[in-house]
Amino acid sequence: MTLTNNTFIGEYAYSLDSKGRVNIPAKFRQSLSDDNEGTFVIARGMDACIWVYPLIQWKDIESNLRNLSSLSKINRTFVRNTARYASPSTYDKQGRITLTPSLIDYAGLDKDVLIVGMVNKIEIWNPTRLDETDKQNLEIDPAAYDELAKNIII
Amino acid sequence: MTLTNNTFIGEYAYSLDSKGRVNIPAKFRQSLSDDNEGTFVIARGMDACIWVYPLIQWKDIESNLRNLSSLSKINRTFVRNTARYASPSTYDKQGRITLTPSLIDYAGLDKDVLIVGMVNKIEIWNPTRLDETDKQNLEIDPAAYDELAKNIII
DNA sequence: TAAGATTGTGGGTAGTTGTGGGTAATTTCC
DNA sequence: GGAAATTACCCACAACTACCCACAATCTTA
Repeated sequence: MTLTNNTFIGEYAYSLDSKGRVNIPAKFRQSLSDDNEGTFVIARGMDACIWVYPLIQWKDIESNLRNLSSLSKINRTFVRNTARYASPSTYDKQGRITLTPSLIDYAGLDKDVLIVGMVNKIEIWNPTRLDETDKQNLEIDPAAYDELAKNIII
Repeated sequence: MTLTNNTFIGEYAYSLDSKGRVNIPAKFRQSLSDDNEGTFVIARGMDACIWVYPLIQWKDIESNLRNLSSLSKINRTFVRNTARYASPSTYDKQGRITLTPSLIDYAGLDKDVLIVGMVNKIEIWNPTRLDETDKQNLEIDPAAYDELAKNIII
């Protein structure tokens, strides 16, 4: 059974090996459409985790970045912050992608990692950090949820 | 794996040798389309760094500059500042380009340099200067920045 | 339930990449 | 015009990466 293409849900506990490789869950790979050429783009997440985009998803972001004129300082800063930490990674015969040392450091990854499906992208977490983040988010503003409710039905 | 042609993302720490040569990351060279003939155009960046354009990208810029009327003072200044310090540089068999002393000086480059992919061009930084620039950019208008992020990153 | 296929994890190896330096060709300057 | 300085081209090597194979655990299927 396959869901929509390039759609990722669920949570998986895997390990990061000594060469900086993590497995991409088989279900996620199956969901990847062919035009991605087995390639993801890994980048800094807005939280303390790594974001993993299917290639074609990233190309969309890229073409938006391309249209920002470098005459404007805020544009330069934005493009730099976004592109700087991003890097393409094709999974190997065993289904693993290689993470960059810089991103491993940013996400504080150790041996155990948690892979989380975020619908259109994937997150890679240090499990401990995700717990902490969860706890902080319990104190989320109920008003913010009400605001969300206007935009989405579940 | 190949991303879009002439597209550069990621960050690389390299060194500038005694002859003023820096390596262009292998991934960047692979992304370069053949019509560039292995040639970049190096120029002053708007920040304290060197901008490196693929040749065909630069030709685009040139034709835009050509359309700026010299009747306007700001146009004249802009064209002059852009064209004046630009120079083509073809990478050698080892994948390095040679920087001009004037640009090395402008960017304050020392032995350690940081190469940053900026999607349609490449930046070469003194790592210390980039850190400083990052810090200054924290004072950028957060609302405007979020607005950019909201429209571009999914 | 048993056999086969798939999946996650570890490690070895050959090829690639980054870096330094040498030499010949070219340019500059007196 | 010839010496000095600069530039372009070549080779060498260490470090790293991509690719390959192996194997155990899990899931699938007959």
